[in-house]
Amino acid sequence: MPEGHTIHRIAKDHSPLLTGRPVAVSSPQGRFAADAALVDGQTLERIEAYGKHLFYWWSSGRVGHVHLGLFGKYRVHRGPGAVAPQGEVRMRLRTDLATIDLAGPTDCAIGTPDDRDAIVARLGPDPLRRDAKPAEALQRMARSKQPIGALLLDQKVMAGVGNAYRAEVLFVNAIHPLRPAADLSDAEREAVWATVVAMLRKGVKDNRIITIDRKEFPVPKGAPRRGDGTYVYFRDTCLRCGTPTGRLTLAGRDCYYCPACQPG
DNA sequence: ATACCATGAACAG
DNA sequence: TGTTCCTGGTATC
Repeated sequence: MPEGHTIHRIAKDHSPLLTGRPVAVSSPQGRFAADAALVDGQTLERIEAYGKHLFYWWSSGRVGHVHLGLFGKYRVHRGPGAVAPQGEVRMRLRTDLATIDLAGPTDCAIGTPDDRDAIVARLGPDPLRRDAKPAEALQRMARSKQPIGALLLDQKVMAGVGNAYRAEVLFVNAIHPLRPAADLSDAEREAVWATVVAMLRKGVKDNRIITIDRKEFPVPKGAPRRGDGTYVYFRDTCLRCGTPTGRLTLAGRDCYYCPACQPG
């Protein structure tokens, strides 16, 4: 389940298996079949991650776009062998090194560089990219009367934060989600950006969302379940102080917070 | 077998 | 603000 860290991690992990070689592109499920034919057999030059979006740069100049949404998921089968598709496989990418299947995306289409640019133009800076300009995000926050908890999910403010990171970023900065973004101090807004950068980077590294300080609260061995790596997100009580977490619907989703640690 | 839920976002009104 | 779409895992009968 994908916030920006997942997307960047996918680009990193899939690139060595797919780029620089011809790729058989198909759609076992069928809904991507016509688009698949447009690039089938071409060489994939690059996979680009931007916020929660993936762009596939094909040798013909076409650009594929994938957005996982809430449900989208990749399955990687290493090796040259044929693999039977499991479930609803919208897009299949196969090389001599691997077969990669995509199921459940919100968007999956072949377009042009202009289409790609139009999508990127709707996005704020991506904290995971070297070319990110934090000033744009800080400025949008400083000018908005919207609650900071709503703004953090707005991809044109910054691209890549989702529901889990929004809750955790506000928690570690002791900011109540309902505080209007414009009312935060400059230092607070800068701290929010810095925290987002650090958390997303760590998410890419860990390949999962772990925002808690391991020294203070060791993460249980094995794959943690959702909520095991967080202070307030998906938790009934605040990990730090034990107070029952609050939930506010902000930008249409439940925003978890600690009423004690994040004073209004 | 069925219901419900999820780290998302576009669209209608 | 509410509805819709995408899929599959887990919970509940």
